[in-house]
Formats: sequence, C-alpha cells, structure tokens
Amino acid sequence: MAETGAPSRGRNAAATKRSILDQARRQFAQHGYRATTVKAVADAAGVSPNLITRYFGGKEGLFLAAAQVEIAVDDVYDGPLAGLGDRLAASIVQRWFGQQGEDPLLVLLRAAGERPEAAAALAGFLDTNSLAPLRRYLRTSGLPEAEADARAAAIDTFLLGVSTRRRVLRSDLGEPGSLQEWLATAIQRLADGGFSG
Amino acid sequence: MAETGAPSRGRNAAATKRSILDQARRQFAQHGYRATTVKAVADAAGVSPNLITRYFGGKEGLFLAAAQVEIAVDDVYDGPLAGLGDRLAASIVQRWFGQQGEDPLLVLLRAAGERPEAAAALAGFLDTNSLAPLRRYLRTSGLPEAEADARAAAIDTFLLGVSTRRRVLRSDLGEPGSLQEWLATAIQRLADGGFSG
DNA sequence: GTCTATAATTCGATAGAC
DNA sequence: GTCTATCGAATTATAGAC
Repeated sequence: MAETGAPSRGRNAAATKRSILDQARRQFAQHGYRATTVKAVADAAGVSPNLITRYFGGKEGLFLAAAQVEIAVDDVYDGPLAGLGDRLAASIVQRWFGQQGEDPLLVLLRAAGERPEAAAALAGFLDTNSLAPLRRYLRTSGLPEAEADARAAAIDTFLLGVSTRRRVLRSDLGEPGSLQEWLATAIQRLADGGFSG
Repeated sequence: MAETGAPSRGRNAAATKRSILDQARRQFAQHGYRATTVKAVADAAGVSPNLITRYFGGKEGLFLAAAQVEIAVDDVYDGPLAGLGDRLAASIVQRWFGQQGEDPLLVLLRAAGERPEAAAALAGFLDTNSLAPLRRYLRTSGLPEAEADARAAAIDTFLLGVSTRRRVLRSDLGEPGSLQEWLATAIQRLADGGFSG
C-alpha cells in the first residue's frame, strides 16, 4: 500500500496528469526506458493506458516530461576553497536523503545507456550545471585556467562515479553521516589538486 | 566496410559462433540489452537469426556470453604508492586505446541501467577485481585499514565516473596523452589522501 | 474526463527443409 | 551447419462508447 501517485483522483485532468507523471518518473528511474511499459505506469497511477497518449502524446513524450530537471540554485559556490568539499558533500547528501519523489536526473542517468539523446541531455546538463560552475568557481579562486579546469573535471567525474555506484550499480555507500564525510574529503583532495605540478 | 565479425564463414560452427559473439558484444556495448535485437546481431554477423537460439540458447544466453569478462592480471600493484596514479592511468589508457573488439565490461556497464543482474554483476566484478586489490595494496603500504579503505573506495569510484563519462555519456575526454596525465594526477591525489585527517 | 476494445507492429523463439 | 517460414507474446497507439 505504498502508492504514491494514485490518491483518489476523480475527474480532474491536472491531478491525473500529475499522478501519471509521478509514477512514470519512478518507473523510468527504476527500470530505464524500454523496460518501462505504458501499461505499468498507467496501472501504478490507477488510470487507463490511453490517457498517457492523451496527456503526453505517447511514451516518448512521457519520458521527456519525466526527465525534465528543474535546476535548483545552490550556495555551494559561496565560500572559501578550503570548504568546497564540505559544502558540496552536504548539498549532495541533502539532495539524496531529503527529497520526496524521484530525481529526474536519475531518469536520465538510468536511460543514458539505452538512449543516446538521454546520454547527451545528461552530459549537457552536467556540463552546464556542474562542470561549468565548478570551473568558474575555481578560476575565481585565483587558479590558472588549465589547473582550474583539470580540478573541476576531476571533481565532476568523481561525482558522476558516486551517482553511478549508488543509483545504477546500487552499491551500499554507508550511512549518510560517514558518507558525507568521505565525500567531502575526496572532493577536497581533488579541489586542492596539483594537476599542473 | 568496417565489418569485424563476418569474414567469410562457411560451414564452420565455431567460426560462426565467434562471429555472432563479436557482433553481439559490439551491439550490446553500443545499444544496451533491449535495444539490441537478435535479428540485428544476426544480420551484422551475416547469419540467420535462429542460429542465435541454436548456439546460445536465446537472447539471454547471448548476452551472458557477451558479458563474460576475462580477468587480465595487471602489474599496477607492483611498485611504490607514489607511482600508483601513473601505473593505474597507464593501464587504463592502454585498455581503452590498445584493444581490438569491444570490452565486455562496457556491455555490463551499459546494460546496468536496464538489467539489475547486470548491475549486480558489474558491482561484484568491480568489488573483486578493482576495489579489493586496491584495498589490499593500500593496506600493505602501511596505512590504517579505515584510511586504506576510504582511499580505495574513492579511487574506485573516480574510475567508475571516468568510464561512465567516456563510454556512457560519450564525453570527449581529450587526447590519450593528456588524458593519461590527468588521470594519473587525480588518482594519485586520492591515493595520497588524508581521509582520516 | 476516462474507459473498453482493438488495431498494428515488433520481436524472440520454433519447426522443418536443404 | 544453415536457411526460410511462421507462430505467439508483448507493447504502443487509436477508435469510439459512456
């Protein structure tokens, strides 16, 4: 009885649409694109499959809607370089454990292996919203461009690895507390970097 | 005319089987599990689809065969800690650029998003063949267990991120030369790292 | 605004000939 | 040892009733 998206809708298109979208996100995030069927989503949302075509234009449109990420502004780039690891780690753990509903980024990450556009969309999103800000921040901290870029790429890559291990490979990364500490240390090591040494 | 697996086989079961397997690895590595059809593999191998059932028992068996990884013994764990980054980076770049045929690990990585057993298989393989050896090596280097484990996990996670970025998200990571340098530095930073500081 | 029924396709697997 | 032909299941999308 852990239904999320089927709380007694009646004849209300908006609520129905939302319910379908919630379940779609959940299932795409869990099984990827192809393994998710419109019937399964409709069943989970408690509606008839044809409503998915009606409201989202089909499975493709449903996926695009489910993969839509809202960019959350963050304050991780306010503060000294020495605290970057702590701030980033806190932000990540917060995003992971303090959130209801599925993360649209996970929809993209999980579908990236089977859908090239999903891979491209995720790559683009990360470049714009993770790598580029990191680069700017590190450059502003007074580092040479090449050094800043190398460190930013390393951190960004590490974070992708963490997400892949946790969400795709489903590895147990430990308690939120110790996980956050470990994350902070690793990030800080890369941020303090010596790449052009 | 870049066909790999269809070099004029005649009535030779072993050669046919090999040809199918080569093409299967290639396609699974490129499109994942569900998006790869037995017909497409058969066409690429220049054979009839039913031979896949005949020789591999079906699509499932074909995937398992294509995902079979042969463990290559490596000498990255011979040498001082200060050179670990260099040795690991060299080994990785070598594996990437100096290899014919598709990497079975990529088959697993790409299918991990849609097939839980593939995810589990990859996680298990990495634990046994990457994380555990790293841990052993770092412990042997005289580090406290907790510290060695934290550094090993960080390196392993970073490497997963690199593979995901490169093969799944298809990001351009630059020339082999500079890529290897960057890898070596990042790995070494994590290997040297004060996690219990 | 939503459902039932069904069309149209795709795909994996099988049977049997050569 | 391999191919042609076909079956059956699954899935997306549509038509039309309520």
